[in-house]
Amino acid sequence: MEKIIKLQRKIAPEVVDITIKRYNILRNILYNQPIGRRTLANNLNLGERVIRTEVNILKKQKLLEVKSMGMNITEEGKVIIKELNDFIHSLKGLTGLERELERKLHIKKVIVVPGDSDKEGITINDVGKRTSLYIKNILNDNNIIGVTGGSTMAAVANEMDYGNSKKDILVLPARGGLGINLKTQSNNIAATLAEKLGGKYKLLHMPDNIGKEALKTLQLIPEIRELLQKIKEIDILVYGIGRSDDMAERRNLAEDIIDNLNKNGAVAEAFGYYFDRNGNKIFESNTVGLSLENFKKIENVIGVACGKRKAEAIISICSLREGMTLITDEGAGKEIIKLLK
Amino acid sequence: MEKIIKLQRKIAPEVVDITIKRYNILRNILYNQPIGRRTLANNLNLGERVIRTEVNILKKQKLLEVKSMGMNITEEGKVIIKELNDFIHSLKGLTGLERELERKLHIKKVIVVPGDSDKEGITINDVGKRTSLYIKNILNDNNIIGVTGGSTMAAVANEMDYGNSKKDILVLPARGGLGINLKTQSNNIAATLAEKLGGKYKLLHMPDNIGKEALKTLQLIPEIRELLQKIKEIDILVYGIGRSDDMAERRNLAEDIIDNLNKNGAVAEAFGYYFDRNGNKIFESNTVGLSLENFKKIENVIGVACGKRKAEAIISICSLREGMTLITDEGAGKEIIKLLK
DNA sequence: AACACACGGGACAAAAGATGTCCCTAGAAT
DNA sequence: ATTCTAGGGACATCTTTTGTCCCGTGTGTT
Repeated sequence: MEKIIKLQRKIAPEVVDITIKRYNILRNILYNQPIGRRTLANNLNLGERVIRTEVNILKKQKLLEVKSMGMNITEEGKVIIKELNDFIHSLKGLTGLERELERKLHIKKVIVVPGDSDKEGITINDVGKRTSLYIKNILNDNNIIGVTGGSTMAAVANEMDYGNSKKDILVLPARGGLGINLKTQSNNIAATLAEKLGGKYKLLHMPDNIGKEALKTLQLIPEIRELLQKIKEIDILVYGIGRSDDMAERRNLAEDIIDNLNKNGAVAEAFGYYFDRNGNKIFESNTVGLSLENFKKIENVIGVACGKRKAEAIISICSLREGMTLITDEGAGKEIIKLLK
Repeated sequence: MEKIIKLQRKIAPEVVDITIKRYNILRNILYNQPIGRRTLANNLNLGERVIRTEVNILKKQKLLEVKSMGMNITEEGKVIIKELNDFIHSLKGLTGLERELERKLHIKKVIVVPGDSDKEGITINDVGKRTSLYIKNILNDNNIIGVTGGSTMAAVANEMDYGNSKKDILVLPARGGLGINLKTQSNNIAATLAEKLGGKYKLLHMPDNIGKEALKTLQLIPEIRELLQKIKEIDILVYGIGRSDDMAERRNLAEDIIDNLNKNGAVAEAFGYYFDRNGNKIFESNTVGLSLENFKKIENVIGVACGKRKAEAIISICSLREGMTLITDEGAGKEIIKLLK
């Protein structure tokens, strides 16, 4: 495969652009179907007329259908899109990018999905899909999976397929709940994931920004104590990586705390901790669950983050431990390389 | 490989044309270098300006160099052309064509080389090259190779590489000499081939259109008798397939014989015999060497012919025996399919 | 040494193709 | 019934591709 792509690149370099453009169009239609020309043109930042000529070609190839309601991908088109995944991956040279990131970030494994979530919203779905596949691959009987919240993690749960051959899976939220959006809360994600994997789950009902005293009281409740104990036994941790400024805002942190974060150069957030560029802990949310020491001992640690904006945060988090896996997108991946040059 | 090509064809059908066009340009330059724009444009039946844009792209890709003397393929370009061979083969779906021809012609093996010798002169070189490779592959120690004359067979000898691991190879002209052009005489071809394969050769000096009496006298000469005996022991026969009208003209056959050929529907010629469409013998040259009965007993029989015009002749010859191998070009191959529909 | 010749590159008009823009009618949703 | 958004048609505009001619130059020949 790599050889053919090398050949194609040499003798007909335009091919790469054409193929990627069409792939993006197809994929975008698939995720939003039925969709009209103009909406699609907006999504992809292409002219309406451009879309039209491309769509005509793809229609002729029977990869999509045009109805009065909008455009739909045909069954054949779906198959082609699926088969194109690997091809696009190679075409964009993402395998090389992955190896380079592994070297520069000093971590075990990096998976890069084509696209940039900041530019095209659907990329986050691909990242979720890829992560869910990866989880399934490393899963074993009796594993305890820890998950965090966030929109990326929600995509992971969303994209997970039903069914799984492994037994007695337990999914836990790694830290106390946060945020307003129900869909992106770790409790919700844990439940969805457990359901799809045919396993069990437990919930951790714990508000953000709780006082220290109240925290201690809560920890005395038997169910919570038990859950906190289980969290220490997590085998596979899947967590979203966030920008510290985004998270501070979303969590409505107090002015003085935000000032403190800024003063100390915080760039990243993960499972309730804030870190500077070099992975030094700057601040910790007042909530319970997975501790930093705990994090460093978990066998399988999978960080998920996508979008160019997250590059710096990813660099920070990856310096926390060597054995981790990073699943990200092309936009973030390329930006990381740029920053580390 | 086939899968990637299928994908490419679906999502970006233009790619096939672009790639083939560039490949043809590269190959044509390689065979004729140094060559100028205008000559090249003529060779390929493309506009001068088209060549120019394509050449610019290929120049940018460092596949060719432009000097005041004309254009040259770079070392990298040569490598790419070589690697492209298989790719183009698949791209044009020639593997499928080969299998189809095997079925329709009822013969053991068909090899189809891209291009049409009638349109592009260089294709005959590719056919020669491919045939020479095939010969090398099936060659064994102590083999006796029989060859005929003709421009296609000359290309085979020309394109054969030097060096060969097999011992005691003997190359013989299969039939008495013919024609005026020294380069395309079977004697010459046998000698060239033997030299390149590190083997020995014998020559058969025998004029065309000799009287029957004179023929008998000649056969009594010891060297000739010995050679005729050896011809019966040929292990591998490589022979050109011709159109009966072409050959009649080239051999300057008498009017009445030509009339006879026409009357009986002769279409093909091979090793001095003329056949109608169904492979029935119509006429036999007055010369010595390989007989038709002999031909049917030889283990490896390789017919070589290229160009759309030869399609009917090929069909005729292929009906002579089942176990033969045909090496031809795309032009002839596609025409054969058309005729047999 | 002088010549004719074929080379690449520049220039430019003509043709073809891609793109932006707007309007229209049909069908879905409300 | 109405409103909204869909695809398709039409057309001007811009870009790219293509055909054509010329020019200076280096090459091979005489």
